[in-house]
Amino acid sequence: MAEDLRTIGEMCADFDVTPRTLRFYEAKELLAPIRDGSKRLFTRRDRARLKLILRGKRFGFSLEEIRQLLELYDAGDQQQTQLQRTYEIALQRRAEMEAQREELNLALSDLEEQLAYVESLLSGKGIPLPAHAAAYQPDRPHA
Amino acid sequence: MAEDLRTIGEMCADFDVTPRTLRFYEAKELLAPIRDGSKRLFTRRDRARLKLILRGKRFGFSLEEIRQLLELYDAGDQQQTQLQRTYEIALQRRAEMEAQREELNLALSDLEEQLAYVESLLSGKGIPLPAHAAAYQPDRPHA
DNA sequence: CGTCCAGTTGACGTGAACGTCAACTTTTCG
DNA sequence: CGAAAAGTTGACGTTCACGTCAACTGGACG
Repeated sequence: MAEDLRTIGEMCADFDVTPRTLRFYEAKELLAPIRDGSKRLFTRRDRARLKLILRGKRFGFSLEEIRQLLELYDAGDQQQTQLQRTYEIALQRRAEMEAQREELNLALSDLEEQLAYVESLLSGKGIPLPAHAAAYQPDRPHA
Repeated sequence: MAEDLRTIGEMCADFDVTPRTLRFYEAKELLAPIRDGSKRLFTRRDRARLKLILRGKRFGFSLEEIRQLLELYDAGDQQQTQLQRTYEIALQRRAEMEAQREELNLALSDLEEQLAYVESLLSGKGIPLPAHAAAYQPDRPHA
């Protein structure tokens, strides 16, 4: 099992990031590659974490937020109080993500609707603004 | 229907953003409030757009990407070629968002699993690292 | 041996997305 | 009427997430 280590170059190729990015993530304590002399060697754990980092970014999380999420995956070796704290952060994050899922579905519906509209435009039949109206619904009535 | 206009202050209260942010979005042509003298007045349309802007941000889209998406909602008054271009961008965006939905579900599963693990830790029964293993799955086997 | 090549550490630069502050002009209200 | 509140336009500052460049080091190879 000695050979599940990756050089920085291999990492960059595999994940489509630059060396700078990986070093940056290490500086921010998102990754913790081991060293062979001065060379970084990325473990299986680093790879799993990088995957989560990139995923988190796609959802608009900041690196700091992602770092806190990653802590969760290292929850094994923590004190009870810190563990409790981490747990609460995770609960909150889950709530956010579930809300986000709802929104994503909404956004996709909107987009579908607009696509249909634009398709109708492109196919000649110029329907004036029916889908438009749907996109501009009354939101909240303003207290 | 003269009174479905909002001042910048009302907008800030309703959407929890700062004036600076709204002016910034206007400068970037994401919003186009009308003017009463020098005062901005935000229309129903602006409100709908702002809602989409904030939503987009939560999914990690840049303001520029969001601007392109908003164009879709104004697709009525475009030239055929530009309309085609807009349409393709939208198709691509839809694909991205669907992929994102998949990932979000994956991420939520991971998180659920970790939550269960941390709960087991907190409730005393210290299971060593079973869920951990799940988080560190072999990803891609490295070409 | 020299010379690539991949890697390293600073250090400074950059674009995005605002924050902050100054200076000024209305609006509103007791 | 006059102060406070709300708005305006610059203009500069800041934070995040890296990009870029210089200068250096340690192996690999003909």
